[in-house]
Amino acid sequence: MIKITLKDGSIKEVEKGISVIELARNISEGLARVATVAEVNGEIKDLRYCLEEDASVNILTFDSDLNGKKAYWHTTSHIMAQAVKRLFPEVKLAIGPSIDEGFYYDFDVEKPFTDEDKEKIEEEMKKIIKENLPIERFSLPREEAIALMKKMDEPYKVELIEDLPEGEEISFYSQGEFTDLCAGPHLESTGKVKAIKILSSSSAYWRGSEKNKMLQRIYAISFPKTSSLEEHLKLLEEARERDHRKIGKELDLFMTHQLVGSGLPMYLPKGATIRRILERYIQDKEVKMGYNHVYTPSLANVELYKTSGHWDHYKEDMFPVMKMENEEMVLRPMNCPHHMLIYKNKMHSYRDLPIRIGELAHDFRYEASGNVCGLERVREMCQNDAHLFVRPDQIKEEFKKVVELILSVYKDFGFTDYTFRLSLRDKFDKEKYFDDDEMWNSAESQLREILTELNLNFYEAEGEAAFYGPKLDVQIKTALGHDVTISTCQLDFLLPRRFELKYIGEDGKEHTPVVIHRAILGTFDRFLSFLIEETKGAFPIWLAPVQVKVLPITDAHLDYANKVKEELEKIGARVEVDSRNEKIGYKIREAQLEKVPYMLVVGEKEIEENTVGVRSRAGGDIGAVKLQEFVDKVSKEVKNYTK
RNA sequence: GCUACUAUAGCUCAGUUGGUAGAGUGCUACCUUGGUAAGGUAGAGGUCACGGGUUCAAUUCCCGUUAGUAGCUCCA
Repeated sequence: MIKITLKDGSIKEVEKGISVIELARNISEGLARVATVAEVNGEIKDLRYCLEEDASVNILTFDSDLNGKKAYWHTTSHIMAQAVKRLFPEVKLAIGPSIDEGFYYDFDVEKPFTDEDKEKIEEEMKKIIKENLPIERFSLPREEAIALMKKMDEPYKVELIEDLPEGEEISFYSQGEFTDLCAGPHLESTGKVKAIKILSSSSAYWRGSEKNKMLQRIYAISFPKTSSLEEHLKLLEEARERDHRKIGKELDLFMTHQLVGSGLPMYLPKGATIRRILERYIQDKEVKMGYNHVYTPSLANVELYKTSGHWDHYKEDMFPVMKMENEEMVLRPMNCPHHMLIYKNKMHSYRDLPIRIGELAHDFRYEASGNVCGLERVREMCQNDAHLFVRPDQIKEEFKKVVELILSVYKDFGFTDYTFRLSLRDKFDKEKYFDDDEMWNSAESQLREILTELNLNFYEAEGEAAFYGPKLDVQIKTALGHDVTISTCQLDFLLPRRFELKYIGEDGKEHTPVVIHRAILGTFDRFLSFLIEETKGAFPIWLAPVQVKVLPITDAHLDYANKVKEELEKIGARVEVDSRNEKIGYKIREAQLEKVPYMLVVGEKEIEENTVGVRSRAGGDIGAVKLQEFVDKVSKEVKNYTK
């Protein structure tokens, strides 16, 4: 039995395994309006997933629960649909769910909404809120539901109802003249919504398939208080300020040019410095862990990818074939095949495994034009790639080591905002995923077991696996709100077969190794974009392109400034002298905006006392310190791979 | 790739209801030799992304290309 605490404090008991809709019917008519989110044994959960085990459930309301916002936003999405219907009666309604931050509604409309349209819609929404229309829920049998939607001339709703599974309750919500097919939950009336804001409009395919019609989507958000809305808009503004494309330009890290092409960024000296340090950092770490690095060409015969199977899956996204005299070449989209051949170059004993082949390898993918984004999504990338060739009995240990490496790297950078995703295949997609149920089931369950054993907090996602095997992906959210993969570790039983890889086992017979594909920093490009957004350009000192900037007060102090620079260069620091004929306040301002970790002001006083006037990026003016003392202090900071 | 929007000085942007353009900042020179987030003056810098079309005349209107932005789709 499940013990349910309702928002009014009353307690009810229900059978476990009950659906949310049954629950709503059995316990309280208003329940589905209250929340589909609840506190279960102390944890906040989506109610739909927590009715299967014995539990004590506390139904949460909007005020006490962040997730309760969903009911709130969902209600506002109906208000938006109602406003659109009032202003543009010919519009057909698609869907309008709540999302992580706000909600959207998709409309089928002849002409996309203009800014003026959106202003009018927002005004109309405010009117509907003022009208404080009560929200009524009712349900209909399937045929009657379809008839109602046909009568209302809402073809998308008819399609939705037709696709609902047999036996599912078909519920509607009404407010004033407006009725919409909806599972809920909703607030009691439109007047409960206070502050609203239309954020943006765009387009989206009906049911998320590019084969379908393109609909117009409006994103919006709402809050019970105006101040919360203002706070939210401020956060959005801050995220825009963190955008790596903006900071990358401001700090001279990278550039792009029309003549070079889309998705082909060029690293400027400062960005290249960071990248060089990142490359050394990760390779040093890998060497310590027994990786062997190789260099392989960025070009290959197209037959290589036909052998691996990549050609069938990804030829559309590869740069086109270059036909030469008697062969056809392509720019490589990934490195696995090259590394497979390196493994195959030699006969291996079971004693040789695991073999870890690593490479900082350039790959080329013709990303669709609309997908290209700064350093986040590019057409030529450099991967921090490696392939581990292991015996089946070594999978667990090697996988574990990779996860440890990932965790250690994230710790070095101080990253905490990431999630682990177990990426599984979509069982019904026989086209994308290699069709061998036994192989998949085994690989997926092994991977799940490893992650559970590692005590990793992960979520599962179907349809996110590679065509050859399941993956552990490390996901982060960019400043723009994109959910992207940084690190990945993949289990592959397929490619070793395709390339007929072998090792001689203890039994003297041939066996097929298992391959673990992994990338820790992912691509240097995307990693740098993440690093920029996480640090807002204030890189940890060991990565800062300029670690110390010496600021002479006047020209008369230039010699001493250069001497300070030399002393610091002896310990390997990256130092610049600002020798311009400018006032000290101006030089400080510029160095500060460049986010240089240490600024050293030098003038008469410092020369006399052989000191430097230290100012730190974060802490401001620190005061005079003996030059040698400062050099000693930073000698470790500038080189150590730590935050 | 799809839908929409955008492209003016190195950067951030204004402007022209069709008659070849302006600010701030940066850059250069000069003055200022200044002590912890912007000293002053002057100057240089633009085929108004590119290619067509309409027009007496196009940076402005139309079409295409390239590049960018938002979302969708895709992501080995």
